[in-house]
Amino acid sequence: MQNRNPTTSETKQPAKFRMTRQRRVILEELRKENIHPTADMLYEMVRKRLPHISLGTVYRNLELLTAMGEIQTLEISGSQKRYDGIPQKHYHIRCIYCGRMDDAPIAPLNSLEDNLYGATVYTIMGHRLEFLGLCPECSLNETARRFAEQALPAEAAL
Amino acid sequence: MQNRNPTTSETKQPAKFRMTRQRRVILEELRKENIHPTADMLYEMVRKRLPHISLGTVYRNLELLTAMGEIQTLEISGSQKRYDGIPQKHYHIRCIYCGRMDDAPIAPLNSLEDNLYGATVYTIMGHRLEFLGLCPECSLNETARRFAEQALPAEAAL
DNA sequence: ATAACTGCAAAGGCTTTGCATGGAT
DNA sequence: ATCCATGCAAAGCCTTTGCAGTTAT
Repeated sequence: MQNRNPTTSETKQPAKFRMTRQRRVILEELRKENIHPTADMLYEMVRKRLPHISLGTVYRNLELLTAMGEIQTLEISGSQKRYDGIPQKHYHIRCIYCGRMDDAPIAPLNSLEDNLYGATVYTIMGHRLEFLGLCPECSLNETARRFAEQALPAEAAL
Repeated sequence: MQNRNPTTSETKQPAKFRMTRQRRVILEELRKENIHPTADMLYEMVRKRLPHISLGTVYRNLELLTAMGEIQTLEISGSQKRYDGIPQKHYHIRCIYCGRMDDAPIAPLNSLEDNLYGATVYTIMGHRLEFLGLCPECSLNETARRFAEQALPAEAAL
């Protein structure tokens, strides 16, 4: 009878956590717009409401909220982690020039894993899929387009 | 002695690369077995043949070889980058417990991006797909299985 | 001579952690 | 009183970079 199934549960007794003001504001800001911010972006957002919060607190709460299943930590590509206020599985699109991330407007393709059935020695338990391209703004930027053209042959390979 | 004196100085000479011993050994070790090592793993491998090589040289060559299109830098999940001696597009499978990575035995699914046509404001130019699971060794490890069970609901979401 | 390259070490960017304080039960 | 959470700063980890010396052309 462990709390081993972290879906979006509202069951708030299993672990002892306190919904502190910091934690609540972090969650609210993360869910306000789905911009998938980095920790420091979120820190700046939260700081407008809680000027004395520390970056360490932001990181600690992001880790805790992830463990609670309230949010997702996206460790996909690039150097910085991004955080997603929506805990349900979904794919993302990322602009390879400015880093903007949006949710991909398609449902998870669970059948993708069928392609590996019997073909691998691994026990497959999930997958990640991320689409890459240019966001609307960067699509209009000549420099960004040139960058993408030469970056993607290498970048797009997985 | 290639002196063309006049007019537009568009001297955009492609950089000259020297296949130094360090660079060659790095490439050889990376391609010897397709283990997708991290920089420090590769450093240790290379050090057995070139004991005085520096980690900085390994990083610099990995970056250069990537720019040359000889290898791939995988910025997928987790904290450390991994390097792939095969420059062609292909997917990967990763063990979420020990980090082992293998090539996925399926061809790139280019039609995946069709799902987004007309549904996004982005200019889609590529995608990444990574399968997650347990490698054969970790599949036999009870601790690893417990870890995967509780990690993947959060981890597998994208 | 020139430009590419290396080893070394320092610096950098992002994240985690130790510690003393503060707040809730 | 206890336990969790916070702010602050230091430490940690991985990667990049500055510099002076080295090597190939």
